[in-house]
Amino acid sequence: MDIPLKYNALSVENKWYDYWMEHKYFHSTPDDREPYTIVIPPPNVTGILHMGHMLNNTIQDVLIRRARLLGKNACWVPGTDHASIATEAKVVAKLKAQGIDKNDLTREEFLEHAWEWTEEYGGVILEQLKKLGCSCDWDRTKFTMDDDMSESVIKVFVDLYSKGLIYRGYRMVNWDPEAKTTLSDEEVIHVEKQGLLYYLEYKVEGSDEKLTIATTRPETIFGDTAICINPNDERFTHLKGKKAIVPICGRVIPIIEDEYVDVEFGTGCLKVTPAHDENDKVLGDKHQLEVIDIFNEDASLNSFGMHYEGQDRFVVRKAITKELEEAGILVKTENHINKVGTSERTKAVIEPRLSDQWFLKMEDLAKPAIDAVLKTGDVKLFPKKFENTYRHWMENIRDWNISRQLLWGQQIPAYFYGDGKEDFVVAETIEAALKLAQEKTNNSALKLEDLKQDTDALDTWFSSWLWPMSVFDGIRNPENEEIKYYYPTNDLVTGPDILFFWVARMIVAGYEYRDEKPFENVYLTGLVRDKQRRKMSKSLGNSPDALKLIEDYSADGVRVGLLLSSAAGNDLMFDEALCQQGKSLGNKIWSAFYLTNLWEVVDIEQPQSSKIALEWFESKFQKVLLEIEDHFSKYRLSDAIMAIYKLINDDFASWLLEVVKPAYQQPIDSKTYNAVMAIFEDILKVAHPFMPFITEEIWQTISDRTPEEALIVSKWPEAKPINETLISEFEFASEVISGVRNIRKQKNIAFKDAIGFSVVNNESVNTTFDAVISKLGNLESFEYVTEAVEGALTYRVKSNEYFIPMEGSIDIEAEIEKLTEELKYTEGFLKSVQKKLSNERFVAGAPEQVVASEKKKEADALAKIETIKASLASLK
RNA sequence: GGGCGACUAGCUCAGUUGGUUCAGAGCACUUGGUUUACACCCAAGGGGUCAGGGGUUCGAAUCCCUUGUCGCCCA
Repeated sequence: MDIPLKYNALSVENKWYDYWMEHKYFHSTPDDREPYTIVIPPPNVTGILHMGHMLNNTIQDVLIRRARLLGKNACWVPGTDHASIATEAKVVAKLKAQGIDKNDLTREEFLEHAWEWTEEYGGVILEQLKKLGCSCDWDRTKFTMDDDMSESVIKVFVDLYSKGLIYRGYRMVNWDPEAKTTLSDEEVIHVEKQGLLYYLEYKVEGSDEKLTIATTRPETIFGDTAICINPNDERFTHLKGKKAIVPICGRVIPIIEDEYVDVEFGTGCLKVTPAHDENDKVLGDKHQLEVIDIFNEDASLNSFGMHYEGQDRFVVRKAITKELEEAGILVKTENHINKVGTSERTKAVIEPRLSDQWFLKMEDLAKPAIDAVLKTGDVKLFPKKFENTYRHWMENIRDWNISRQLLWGQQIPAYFYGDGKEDFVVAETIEAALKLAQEKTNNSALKLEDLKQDTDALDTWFSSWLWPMSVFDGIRNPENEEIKYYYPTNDLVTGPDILFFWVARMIVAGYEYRDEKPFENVYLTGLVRDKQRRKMSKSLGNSPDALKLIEDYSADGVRVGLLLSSAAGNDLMFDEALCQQGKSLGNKIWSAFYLTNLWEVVDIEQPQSSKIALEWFESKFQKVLLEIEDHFSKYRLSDAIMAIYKLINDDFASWLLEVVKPAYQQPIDSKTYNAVMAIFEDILKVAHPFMPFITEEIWQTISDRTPEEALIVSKWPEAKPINETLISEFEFASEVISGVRNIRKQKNIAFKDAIGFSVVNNESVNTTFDAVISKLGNLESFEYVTEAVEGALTYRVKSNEYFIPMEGSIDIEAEIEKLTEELKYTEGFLKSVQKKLSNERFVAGAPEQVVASEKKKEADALAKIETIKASLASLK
């Protein structure tokens, strides 16, 4: 074989991805095998690949490839999300750039633009996932706005409505004045902002007295409909029952009493604006106050704002502050830090606003989902610490506002036949709606044209909460073969930031619609941060270009780099150096392969050193295999890849290959060669989920394989018995070798110069690895002696003493000093062990094996002390 | 303000119900090496009062209390 010394990742990776696609290894259909299913957290259809996606999808691919090797029917369903608000915002911006105003378009026209956009950019991210090596079943690619997916969403809406769980309510919602839509509580991010607390004087009606209130939002005085004081606040007792006059607009409002008011905060007097603050709304309802909405939908003031009509709320805040100050109404201002709600998407400051919205009652729906995670353990979260967060949220769950004032999404299937708030019916189609409306109104003359569909769209999460079911058509067609085979899915891999948005709601939907969990395990990844712990973001420009990384370090290298430092749930401090480490590992494997390929294989006798080293490696491999299984079972993928890393770098390359490697231009015996190649193949198998490309390349180069024999569909290595004795004997031998290397280094003896070697075998160590020690130490002899060798350098492993004869003078003083120090140390150690053993409470209280191990330590130390003393005596 | 979690080597992290090795790994670092697979390499080595204080115990990185710092979620 002619193999390049340098591994060319780019062409190799493209070649094998095409090969895998061509042979449909990623495609799954139900059969007799055990299914293993993952549904992708669908990325935004117009999104591009960022580090979070890379991490997420690498993990999923590792899991799915491993399941495939374990002989399961692995199915990874890919797809994208229509991401209503984000996508609509992008489309609006694009139209704006072309001089088109969204409001000038009809619904149909706008949606046409949106679909155009989706088709142009949609799926770019999926193409990028292919570069990463993701083995998704691309034939199953879904989009949350596909016809069948939308039908499922509508069906669920109608069903929940008919169960009385969806209702329409006039509520205070989070209004995003920029996107002109409501947001769910989860889409609002509270940020601390430095603001001012304004002290304003209101006149008390019918007297010269004034009262002072403190507010952070002076522009909302136009919406004031009461002043509230605490009934226990003696400062204001005399104001009870009186009325106050709102500055500028002169409205007369009542002074009400409620214990809600915090006597300590501000002045103890609170202005009440029920239309623009949630707490004020509660007060307003309680005291039957008038509700005055002073804003337009873009948060500019309406006619209640008088001469400020049409101006933005923040402009008005400044202007009115000036006006109030000039009128002597503004007493003072204070610095004040408060938390302001902002839109996750547009960053606009949220305006609490009252409007008609659709809500889903969550309390009862949440119950099975709470039990599944916290009681029965049907759904397991990794890491477990998120259970607390989950509990906290689920037990305080609020009704879900599912309507959005957007066009891009599933339109709410409610049809109005009149102007009244209750003049509507809910149905899957307009025809069905007409029938219902006719029945409800007892008016058979109603026509399709008389029905007007609600203009709102559904929250995006109202479609993605069905994802694990709807991708298998489990909503429309609950008894179909696919949903029965693939559902519940096995693992879900996603970020903790959408634990509530998405994960919790999928669990809710799963129990409601299939009476079954949607997945068994949830692996929550951490956020990807940069070296300075900053979150990776476009605005900071600290997010590396994903595709560039793959170009620089290969997909395999990037995958390993990402996984090396990503324990579940921990944030990942991303550093390109990790990708370099991944790339180096690939290089190591390649170079090892290159070496094996250089060898001339002939039928000669197998050296003893090779024979025993191979036996040792087979046990070592089995031991690491068990470790890897254990790490996988706990979703500790970074530990799993580290175990593989060490297996390849240390055990395989540094030890095994060094032992079996024939001398320069010498041939290798066929027995050893075949065993090494068998081992190599097993290593390729366990590394394949992490580094799919380079492993497949080597696998296919080792010998010609049919498509059925490709590595991607091969079998994970079988577990075999482990010879622990061999492993510990080898460990001892490696310490002996390190001793030789140490002395070579200290005395500047080149490796090519063979040296003599003797041992006093106090430990009665087996001779099993003597040949290995001879080879790796380049020993010219290996003698067993009973007494110290004179004129030799020495070192000890446990109580065994090793001698390397040296020509010329040995610095006896230095040797004595070294030995004395070692003696002192060992004696100190012995003392501490004996102290422990002489403590009766320790001997009585500690478990037997702990006491036994302490006794062994004592014996070892005693034996070692004796050797050192003997050596010292011989030197003196 | 309420809740949750963290603090272990220069960095990123392991350390399972307190007890095998006077605290482990990888990277980084130091020293030596063009040994003909790999300098994206090999070998050897240094480095930690386990955030501070107190307690329980024969024994604490691990359990309890407390102080400090940081992060996340909710109000």
